[in-house]
Amino acid sequence: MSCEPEIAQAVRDRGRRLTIQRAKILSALRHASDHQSAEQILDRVRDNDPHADISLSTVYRTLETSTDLHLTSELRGASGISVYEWNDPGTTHHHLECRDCGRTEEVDLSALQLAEAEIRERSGFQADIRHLAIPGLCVDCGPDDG
Amino acid sequence: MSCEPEIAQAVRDRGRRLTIQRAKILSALRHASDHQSAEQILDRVRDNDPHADISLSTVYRTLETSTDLHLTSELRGASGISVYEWNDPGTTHHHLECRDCGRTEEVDLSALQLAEAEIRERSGFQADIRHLAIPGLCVDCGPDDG
DNA sequence: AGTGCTCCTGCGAAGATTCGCAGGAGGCGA
DNA sequence: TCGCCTCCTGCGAATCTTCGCAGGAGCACT
Repeated sequence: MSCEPEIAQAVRDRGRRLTIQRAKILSALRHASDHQSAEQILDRVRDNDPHADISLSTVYRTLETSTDLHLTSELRGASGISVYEWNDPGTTHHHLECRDCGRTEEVDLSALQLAEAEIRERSGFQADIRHLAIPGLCVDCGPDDG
Repeated sequence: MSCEPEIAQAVRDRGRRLTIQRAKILSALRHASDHQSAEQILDRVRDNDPHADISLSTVYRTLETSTDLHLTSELRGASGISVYEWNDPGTTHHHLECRDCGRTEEVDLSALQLAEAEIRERSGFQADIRHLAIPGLCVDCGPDDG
């Protein structure tokens, strides 16, 4: 697929090695329409290439690395299992997770840009607010509705 | 200790039962000076009362329940293990976690109150931004310094 | 293209957290 | 105070994630 050079570039630009495993794992996540668990990602890799023999450890390690590199994001929902998604560069969005029904929706939030500035001013900490999981109640589960 | 009636009240007010185990677990966390892992909390319970025979499952379940009830908060740091802390009612603070050295510091952030309003206006989602873990780089690990 | 230094991988085990079940106890109503 | 309903607990197993080690492979340099 045409985006694989992009992935390769992104990994190498950040001083990491591009291995077959990383390419396949990141490509699988890149082409997923929504967030995926480690196991789902491994299934996708195997669907794409039945010869691929990648261990689950490697999936976890790749996702940890690529999250450090801001290529992907990890979200740990209330379900207790972590899900991962591809970061489209330049875009930021946050996840609203309903603690009642468990569904998530996405929003862009300009107010959080202010928070970054406020944090830096106040304590010098260089916050990275690109991807937060925010708990709450969705419209359907809110108090006005039941 | 004098705050145990408070804890009892808080649990019962929310329609849950006050068991010996919950009282001891929440009291241990209430009196800890900083966040504690499930295992550390169990150790504290045993220190306070050597006769206490509480299982780790119960610690996890109690913390899950009390987090739902907003009595406590759960933070899952980069270390991969969850830590918990007591919520002082009426106060909100957020955690800045340095992805380099792993240390955390706490801040109050007025900008995040704006975010709650922005979210509700935009999507009707009733966000609950009282306790966020925000990644980034602390002053010591920032680019100006290293 | 060959070489070597590291980083990466696969495997298995360990660690952390959740789940299912059967028995026990809290709290409401009588 | 007594009884009952239900929620809660302890145990062990299952599940999810991380770790340690030995061998393999990417990439810079020649």
